[in-house]
Amino acid sequence: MATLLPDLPAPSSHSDTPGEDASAPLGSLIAKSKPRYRTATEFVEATLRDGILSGQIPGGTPLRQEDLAHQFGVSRMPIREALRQLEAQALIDFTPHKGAVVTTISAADAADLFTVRLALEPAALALSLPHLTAEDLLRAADSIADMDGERDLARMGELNRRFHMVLYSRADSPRLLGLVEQHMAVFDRYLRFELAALGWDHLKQDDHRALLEACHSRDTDTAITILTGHLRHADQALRRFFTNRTDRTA
Amino acid sequence: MATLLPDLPAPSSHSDTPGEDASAPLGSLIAKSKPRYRTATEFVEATLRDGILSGQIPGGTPLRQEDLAHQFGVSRMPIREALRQLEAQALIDFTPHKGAVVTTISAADAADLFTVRLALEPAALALSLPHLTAEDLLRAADSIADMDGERDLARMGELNRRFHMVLYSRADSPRLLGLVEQHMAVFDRYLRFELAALGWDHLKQDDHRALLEACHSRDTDTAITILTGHLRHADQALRRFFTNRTDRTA
DNA sequence: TATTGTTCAATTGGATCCAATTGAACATGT
DNA sequence: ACATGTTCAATTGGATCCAATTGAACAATA
Repeated sequence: MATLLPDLPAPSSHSDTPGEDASAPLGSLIAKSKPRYRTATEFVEATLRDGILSGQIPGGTPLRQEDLAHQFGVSRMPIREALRQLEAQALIDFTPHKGAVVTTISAADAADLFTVRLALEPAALALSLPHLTAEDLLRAADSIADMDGERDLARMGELNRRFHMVLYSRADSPRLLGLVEQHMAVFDRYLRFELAALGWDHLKQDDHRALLEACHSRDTDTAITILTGHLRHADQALRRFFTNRTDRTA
Repeated sequence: MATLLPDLPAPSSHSDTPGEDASAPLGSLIAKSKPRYRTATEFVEATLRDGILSGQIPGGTPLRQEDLAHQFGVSRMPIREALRQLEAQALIDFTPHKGAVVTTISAADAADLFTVRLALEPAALALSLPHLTAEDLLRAADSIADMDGERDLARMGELNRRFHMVLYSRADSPRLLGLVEQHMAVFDRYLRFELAALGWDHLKQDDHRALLEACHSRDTDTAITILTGHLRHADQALRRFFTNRTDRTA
């Protein structure tokens, strides 16, 4: 049965922005005492999604319902519901009577993803920048600082996402922010390739600091220019990396 | 049980771009002879989605699984799978143990939607325009012509979508095109309000013709300017319309 | 040999059953 | 009257069963 889930950690909550809802006095305690998932479907969906995005479940992997049911210790029903949601997120291909297969990543898809990010993120930044608060900029700076010396891939992706999302967060457009977050998460599938292409350390922290500085001085045009160049640079690095490989897919 | 589905027409295939795959000799015949949906889940999902987007199932409607199962003549299982997919498309809100409710539309959400469209569609147009063929422009012109005198709301939305999608279709970015199509479809929920605000006839055909002309002469900057103004104009008209109503939601 | 038909195990699609949760109505105590 | 338990019908979550489909191996025929 080829143990598909080596031992996936409990999926990161993906939304632990501490100090966000300080309105509830003992909210954090309750949050810890309560089980994280209220339904098996939620748990399966989050676990599989994290597994796919982190690369632990590579593209092309067939997801056999009965196998998953065994590994999760549930019946096939919550599996099926979870697979439907992953299908709607374009993380798996679902064919009637044939089953689900994890979508493959490729150089073409990476370029596609950057096309979308280049459409979404500058727009979000432009809308958000005028309304960023001092605390926002501090939190962004913290995220950058935490990235220095971080060697864990998943946490690196998380910190990078957080930095960008803080800068976008004041854009008053839930739909836009949702799309941005979703596509940044999908990009995690390419993160290890990007790190292999760009190297771990000086990755793009220069861009990050310059971007933060532009936000400080409320210079929207400069900020967008930096962000656009930032994304294009990663795009081109990834493109070069892929063209130097024989197996263009994963 | 309040018959929720007055008698929804068979969901429009949403992808009938005739002459697209003329590679297969008898492909069209086969496509007609084969049943349109290979699984009950597909049918339920498409029907409910069309019902929501067309406004026949208004926002706030609770979707009771057993009721739907009866009305569709199936068990609750395909209903549940379909609801999961609709949830992932943000067309319904799903709360554990409480059930599904159709998301409400509102002035704020309309503005949100335009924010996304303004980020996506100009980008798609810019990428696609250089690669548009003569046939593409003819098909776009046909769509415009068909819109003249069309008085059916659903078909009007369909034709409008087709016109825009043809212009975007040569953008080599499946993800971007998918997002554009999805959000144009969601906008159908606001179409009747837009028509009420702008009037049926001279709606925005001027913009359409000017946009087509700019595409003819490969003038990307002008085309984007027209498209952006086109979207902003609709946005503002809808905004005014909503602020003149007491009930801001539907 | 190449093609077509057939069988059959593996897998998914759908139906039905039972358990768990919710919320509203009601009851109880202060 | 108010707050707090308590019961119970409605509804969803999950498990198990059976039917339908697929595809691969095999058999039959020209």
